[in-house]
Amino acid sequence: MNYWLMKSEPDVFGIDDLKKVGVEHWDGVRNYQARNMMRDDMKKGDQVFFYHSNCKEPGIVGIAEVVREGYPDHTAFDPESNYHDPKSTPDNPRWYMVDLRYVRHLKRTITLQELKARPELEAFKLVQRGNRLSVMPVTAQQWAFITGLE
DNA sequence: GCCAACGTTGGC
DNA sequence: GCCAACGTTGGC
Repeated sequence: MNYWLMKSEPDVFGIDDLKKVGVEHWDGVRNYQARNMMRDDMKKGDQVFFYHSNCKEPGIVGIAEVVREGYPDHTAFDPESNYHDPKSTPDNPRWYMVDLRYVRHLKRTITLQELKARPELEAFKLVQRGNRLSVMPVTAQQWAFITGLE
């Protein structure tokens, strides 16, 4: 089993929204590296840290689980969608997404500030300079360490 | 709201 | 294939 971290803006779709709906497709990712991970590497049962970005207290707020592996992101086909990409077609889809199921909230938010301060997490992609990826891998060690901070 | 970092686009 | 211009991300 693999571990991941996915970013979302709580004003748009936060952990409480995921809890409410239970399962949601992770649409709108328009970055090739993130796309490749969702299309090729994320497997059913993989565990995902849910991260709140672009907000007052950025940090990890909960855990989700992959329930459906990579499939075409249909919002790219929809001219009405903010995520519309005319270069992506049903015959030749450019963008992919996965489905996530809500697992639980963390007992507290583990803030970016705190993660950055931990020498054990120096190699963690999230805390490295200029990282803008919205989907990134987490090692088993990092997962265990971070959940241990809860 | 600022701005550093970085991905993408497109002219050449 | 280079690289300047531009757009976006996201912490602060």
